[in-house]
Amino acid sequence: MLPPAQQIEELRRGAAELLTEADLVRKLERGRPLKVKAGFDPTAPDLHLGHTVLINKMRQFQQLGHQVIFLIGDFTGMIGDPSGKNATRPRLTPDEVKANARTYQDQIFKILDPDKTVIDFNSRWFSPMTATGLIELAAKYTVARMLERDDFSKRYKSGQPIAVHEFLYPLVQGYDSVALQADVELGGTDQKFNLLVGRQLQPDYGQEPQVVLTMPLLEGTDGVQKMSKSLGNYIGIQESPTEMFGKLMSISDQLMWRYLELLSARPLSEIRKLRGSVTEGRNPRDVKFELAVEIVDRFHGAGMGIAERERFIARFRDGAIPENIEETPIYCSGDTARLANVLKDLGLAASASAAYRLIEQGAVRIDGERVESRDTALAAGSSYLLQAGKRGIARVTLRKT
RNA sequence: GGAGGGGUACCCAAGCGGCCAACGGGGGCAGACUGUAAAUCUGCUGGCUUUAUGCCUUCGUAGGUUCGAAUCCUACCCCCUCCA
Repeated sequence: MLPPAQQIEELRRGAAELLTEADLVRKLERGRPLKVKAGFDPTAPDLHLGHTVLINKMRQFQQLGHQVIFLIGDFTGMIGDPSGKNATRPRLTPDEVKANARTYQDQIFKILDPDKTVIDFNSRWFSPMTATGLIELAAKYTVARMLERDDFSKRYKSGQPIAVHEFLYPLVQGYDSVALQADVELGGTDQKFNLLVGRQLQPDYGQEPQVVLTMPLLEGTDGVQKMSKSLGNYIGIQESPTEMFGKLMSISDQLMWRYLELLSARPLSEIRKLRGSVTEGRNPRDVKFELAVEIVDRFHGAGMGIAERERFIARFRDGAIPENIEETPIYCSGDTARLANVLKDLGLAASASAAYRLIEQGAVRIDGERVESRDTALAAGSSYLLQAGKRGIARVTLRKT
């Protein structure tokens, strides 16, 4: 194992807060592998790059020789997240949880080492827990301390309701650390309070308090709000290489640096060099290429990134039409079909009305020629290359039924 | 248990008998400019068709009044605040 000071230098990278560094040093000095825990929601098996910020950090711990526990909060999921808007979450059956866990594995093992990763479920210790146990747990924490949590205190002061069971959420999560005897817990900055509850709970159960390491929440492709599926500003790690590359290229230059810091495996010194080169006049787009290549390689295999970059350059810089577009047959009853309807059938427009709007806005091209008239019709028996907007593209053949 | 406030399109939010497919903002989409970036400017933003001073569906749900309702009445559902 590396000396503690070196380990800490790596572990601090990109981290928002480390509580406390002195504790971590003490734990590392013992020279034994640490138990590092991070909790995940059982309902969201579709991971995006935002999630990987945390998983990258877990991998770092692994590479330094520590034991990583990927904890699926299947029990916690039943309580519902306090910040959540609607309390009525669908309750998952054990089978669904199992299926989700498998999906998780497929995804996280693109980053984590399967041989060094333990996957656990917090229902393992909570399902057998009795009401007595739960009350004992609840007795370890005071209302006043609960109210220190930012969103609780805000809601309390402004007269918004707080359901009693919401207080249980941090306690349950904190108890996970007790059950696992965690040395370190990782989480997003939004989890800070919950992580600290674990730290405070452990001594009550005769354990040394865990170290808390929080990671910033990654902004989504809009650069403002945190990446989330519901906001539609995410890049899913299961998306196609082309999609992933395109989305990464469309982030702002400013955001690119953030992504490099939190998502790239490059050393910080190299990122600093890249920044310097842009200051000296290098096109930031080229740096973005490097980021996109790296990320696509990670999730789709070495070499895929470069291939995507070539495709991207050909398509968008040189304005070429990709060759590998599948020919889609569209059937029409008469000798012609209205362009708007064809666009709708191809999925290039949400509805015929939307298609008309696109045409009127000059967003539609047939074989490269901009369409001027909304009444344009396509002849049966012919093939066309249709483009709608920047991304929509399709090759069609009209067939008479 | 009592009193009051509110549910409008993806989100926020006007409207409070006809001029409402519904102001405005956000978001989204498109065009121009570019590096498929950002910023900026412009347009669009329920659906259908024979693109029209056209038709259909939409303002929590179900009924009712009216020539005509998101707007008035009744019942119901949901959310919030205050008092107990």
